[in-house]
Amino acid sequence: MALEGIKDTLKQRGVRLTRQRRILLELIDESGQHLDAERLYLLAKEKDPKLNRVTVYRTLKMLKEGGLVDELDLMHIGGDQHFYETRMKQEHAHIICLRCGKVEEFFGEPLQKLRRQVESHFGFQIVLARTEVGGYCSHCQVLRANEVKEAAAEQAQAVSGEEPRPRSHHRSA
Amino acid sequence: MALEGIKDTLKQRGVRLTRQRRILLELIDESGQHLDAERLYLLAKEKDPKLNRVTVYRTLKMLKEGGLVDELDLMHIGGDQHFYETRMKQEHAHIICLRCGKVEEFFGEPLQKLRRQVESHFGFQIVLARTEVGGYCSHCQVLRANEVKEAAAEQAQAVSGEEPRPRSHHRSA
DNA sequence: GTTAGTGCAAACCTTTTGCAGCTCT
DNA sequence: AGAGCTGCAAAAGGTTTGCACTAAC
Repeated sequence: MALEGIKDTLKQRGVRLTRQRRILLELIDESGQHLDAERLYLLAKEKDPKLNRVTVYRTLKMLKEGGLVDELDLMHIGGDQHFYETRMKQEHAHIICLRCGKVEEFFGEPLQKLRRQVESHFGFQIVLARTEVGGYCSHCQVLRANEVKEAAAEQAQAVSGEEPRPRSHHRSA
Repeated sequence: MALEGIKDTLKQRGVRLTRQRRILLELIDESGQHLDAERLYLLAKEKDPKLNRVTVYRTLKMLKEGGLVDELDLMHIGGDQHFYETRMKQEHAHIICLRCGKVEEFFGEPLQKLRRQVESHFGFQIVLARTEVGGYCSHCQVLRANEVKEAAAEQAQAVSGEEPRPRSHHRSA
């Protein structure tokens, strides 16, 4: 559990543990998911309706700059917001399905190897690293193929002067 | 040279090669750097003062969705804009110095290995992948150490009630 | 001649900032 | 007590959209 570790670190740094911060830290820690600022704000507001969106941003910024959480982009699925996760775990890549939005985590030695090679090759001092992989999960691959086929058929019909027939669209965050 | 390849691909897809697109493609291709939309816009405007910022965004979006350019975040150095590069090269990681902003590219088998492992481990169909590493380049490491030391000294002085003495700040995009 | 693409203005979304008042330690 | 933190309002930065006009094929 990363929560107590983070709280201790903050205390040591002389950062005040306010009610708002406690709420936010607990949410980030317990929700196994990757939350973005807005989502976190909405969840926090359930626990304290007065809590302001700005406080969420300020807290996230502080945690990020203090190296206590990592900021992710997740291939900009669902927009340009950022996602956050506590930094306690071992380094891992994020595997994002571009169709259903599911995010998997991948741990494996190529990541460590890459790290070591970058350090020695450039004499670089790594502070943070991020690997994101976008594509289609095993479940979505076949569905995706069908969608592409449908779209092509529609296209052909449209060109031939016919009315396109209704088609279902899919998406989820 | 990726330029001709991209132009051909666009032509095959029935995308019109307008004057604006030609300008933008040439800029993205020739500038070896990683440009963001604003920078690209400014450069393009030198060649055609009428060219609009919106056209830059629309062109980048089209190229990105068509898989012809890759979008990078470069660890959000200098803000939340995105950077672009043509997709012809071999897969590589971006190594970003958080102090001077220099971006290095790293090619190495860990990247391919990671790719293969993700594919086989999850049965995942990879569309695009991105690895970004932030830290301090060999040149900036010592400078950074000094800055941290100075900051600490200042901090100590401030606490002891003294006026902090002037200090030099550094930064570049 | 069509249809895709452009420019312009205005909207949008996410994130940051200034400042007065509140609260942790 | 008092520096640090919060809330509110407002702005900033980056990007997208609606619509009428233009240009590529």
